[in-house]
Amino acid sequence: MPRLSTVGGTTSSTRRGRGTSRAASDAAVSERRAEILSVAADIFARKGYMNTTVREIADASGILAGSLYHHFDSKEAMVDEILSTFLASLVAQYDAVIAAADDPHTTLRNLVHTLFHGLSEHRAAITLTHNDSYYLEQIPRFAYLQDTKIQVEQLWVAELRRGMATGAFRADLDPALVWVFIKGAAWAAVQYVSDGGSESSDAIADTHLDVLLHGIRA
Amino acid sequence: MPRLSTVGGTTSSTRRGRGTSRAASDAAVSERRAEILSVAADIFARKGYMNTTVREIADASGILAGSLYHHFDSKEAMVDEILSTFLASLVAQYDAVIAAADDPHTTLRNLVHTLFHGLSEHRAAITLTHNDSYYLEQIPRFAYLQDTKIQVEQLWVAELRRGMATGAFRADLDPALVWVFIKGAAWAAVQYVSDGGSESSDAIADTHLDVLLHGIRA
Amino acid sequence: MPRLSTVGGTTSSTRRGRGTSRAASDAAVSERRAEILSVAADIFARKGYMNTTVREIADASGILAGSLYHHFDSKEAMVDEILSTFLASLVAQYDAVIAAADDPHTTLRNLVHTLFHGLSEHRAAITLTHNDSYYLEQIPRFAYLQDTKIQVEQLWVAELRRGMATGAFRADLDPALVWVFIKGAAWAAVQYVSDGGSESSDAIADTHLDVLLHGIRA
Amino acid sequence: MPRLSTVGGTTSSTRRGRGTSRAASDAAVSERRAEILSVAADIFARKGYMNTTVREIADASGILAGSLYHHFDSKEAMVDEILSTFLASLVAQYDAVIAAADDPHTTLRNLVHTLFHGLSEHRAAITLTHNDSYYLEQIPRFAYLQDTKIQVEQLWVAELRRGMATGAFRADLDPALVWVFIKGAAWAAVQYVSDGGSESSDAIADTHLDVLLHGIRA
DNA sequence: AATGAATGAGGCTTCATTCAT
DNA sequence: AATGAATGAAGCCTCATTCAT
Repeated sequence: MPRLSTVGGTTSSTRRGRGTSRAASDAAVSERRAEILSVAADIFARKGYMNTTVREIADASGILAGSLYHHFDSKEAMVDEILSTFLASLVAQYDAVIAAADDPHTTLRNLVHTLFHGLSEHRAAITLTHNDSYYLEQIPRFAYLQDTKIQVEQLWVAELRRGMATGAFRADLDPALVWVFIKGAAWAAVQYVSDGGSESSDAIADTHLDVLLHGIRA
Repeated sequence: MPRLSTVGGTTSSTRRGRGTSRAASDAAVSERRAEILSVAADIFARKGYMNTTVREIADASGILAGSLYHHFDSKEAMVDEILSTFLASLVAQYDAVIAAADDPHTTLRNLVHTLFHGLSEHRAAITLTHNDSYYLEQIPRFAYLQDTKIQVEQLWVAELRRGMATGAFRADLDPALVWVFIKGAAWAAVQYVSDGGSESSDAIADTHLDVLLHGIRA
Repeated sequence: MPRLSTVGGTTSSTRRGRGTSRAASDAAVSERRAEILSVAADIFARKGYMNTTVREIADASGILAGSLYHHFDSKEAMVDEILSTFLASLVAQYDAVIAAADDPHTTLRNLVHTLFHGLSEHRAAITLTHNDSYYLEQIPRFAYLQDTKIQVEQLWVAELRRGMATGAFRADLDPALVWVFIKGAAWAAVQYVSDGGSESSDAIADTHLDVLLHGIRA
Repeated sequence: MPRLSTVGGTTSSTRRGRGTSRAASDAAVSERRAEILSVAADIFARKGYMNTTVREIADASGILAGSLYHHFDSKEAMVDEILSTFLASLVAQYDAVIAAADDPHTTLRNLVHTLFHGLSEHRAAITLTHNDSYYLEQIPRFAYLQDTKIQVEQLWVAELRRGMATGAFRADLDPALVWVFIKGAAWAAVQYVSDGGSESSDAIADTHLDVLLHGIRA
């Protein structure tokens, strides 16, 4: 039962800040940064990292391109913060599900819900990891993307294997492949939802769980 | 039973065809174009359309960037040809499967195989439609991407609905959502395979069909 | 016997002096300014005027870049103050040496010592006048750099000429060229010393005087 | 008697060229590059590396800034080529002088002439090494600047030491310091000449040699 | 069919400076 | 006296594309 370690990314703080200290001011600082970061995440998700210009982010944030650098070291630092924040959160949620040590069916259900929930809450980050991973993974700074992907895969595979061992799931399937199917379906579903599909992420997660467990045959 | 119409894209021919006419030379011309196009498709798939420079394509083709313009009007024209060729072929295959008018289970099986087969044979084109569709779809020239996507979805949904009507498949599922799951899983599986997974596209298609029909519950 | 006139530069005082008047606070003000100026001089000397950012100066001074503008009108104003202060002091010392009206050998000795002493005490300012003079001299504000350079040259040439006339020095040399040699050697020696050479500026000045007067031939 | 090794810098060739082969075409290529490089060297020398913009170089070369990158990889690559070419040439000349193994006085004479000649022929490169060395030496690519400086110093010191041992030169002087004086004087003299001084570099070299050997005392 | 030089637009980033607080 | 957010100009570099040869 793998317990996931911390996800990378640089520590977030205002650029070159030498510790202004008060919580209140930190919050204020965070607000502006968070705003910009949220705007950036949206655009990154829609257009991809490389296809997004810092000027687009700046325009959407109501400032000039150069002013972004008051808050962030670089465009790269922005994605870094977006991705590492999301992945850390996802990993923490998975950890909690695994730590609960329920029976395989319950755990699977919780994992699927975590997956769908994470996907819809952090659509931007997820889209990024899917569409730009090839580019980003080449950059040393983003090595943690690969690492986390592997950790998550191992967690799912281990859990599926446990279900097979206890007789909860069919034992004739390659758990790695099953995880691939689940992941792919979940990802497609999120795009479907955000394109105007009507159902909530929970409802879709349940439907997916249903199909996954019982199949579509009558 | 929708029959798919022709897929867009510009007619392919050497750039300034001044009526050179000879079959032998045309063949030579075509070979060079096809070579370059294949190289381009690979790079586009790996790095995305926007992140691929014409110089990368030229370098990999052994010529200078400027010389590409002897064969193609623009970078856009290259993707266009890649995508329209692939989609036309995919659509034709789907058409044939539907035209056979087999029972729902057989037709589903054939559709899934067509899907997986197409994905693995045209990984480059498929990757492009997934990763760069947002950007490309904004360009009028590529309106057919959306069109084809909708046509394919309608074809799958119609077929699933037929299976539900005939009692072959469960009637309590949203066929559009099921198609989304299938599509997503297939796409993820292709990436998995190309990352070094061992099984062939047919074997994976069968596994997917199995999971799709019967679920993973023991 | 030229007597040097006052060296330029803007009058130094806190930026928007609204007539605050108190001696105690003025002293405090001066201290802070002097501190910052000293820090700035060091960095300017090390990296050159253009290559030094106001943020580097601010960082090294423990404040933010914007806060520098409470003390100085501009980056230019900082160099101006550094350079004009140094040049005024150098010129005053030279004036004193000339005014003493000793015999040529003694005067030469004193000039060389003044030169070496000034160089090592004000390494920052000197480095600036050497490395960034081209850029600075184009700015009207820094016209005094040229003026002072010419004045100093004339003072040296006049003194050398006097020594030649009185028979103290060889009469077959171009005094302007001799001054160039002296200046260049002195400047190089200062860099040598600051790079870790062991001897003091006085000792080096004496060695230089020795070589200058007697040559290196056995 | 140190023999100097090759000076660094990247091999020069048109950017990303895949070997066009013919000498004639190479010469043509070299012409354009050499032209631009010469223009760049002049501006670098006048304004310093950091204070020179690529647009200034481009403007002076009659092309757009971006077009420079057809010939050179970067602004850095330009200085690199300028500096390494000059230093290689200087080092080769020094080597030849040392290899001749003449008596100390003759060798000193030849070294001084080589120094002054090099300085005036390659004023641009020399100015660069003096004014921007602090900045450039921090860049790994330019580590050879330090190396060459040390090699040259060792060569001079060794030669001076030899002259002291054989009784040609005074033995009571620090040869390293003497070299510093020579270097500084030579450098200042070159600036003096290029500022409109009338004498040729050879004449100045002779004058310097005279002063260096015999001093200025009557 | 290809080269090599050039264009022009645009991308990321830096930096001196301003200003409300 | 200092902060922190923002400006606007400029800097280096990339890239799709054109064109004479």
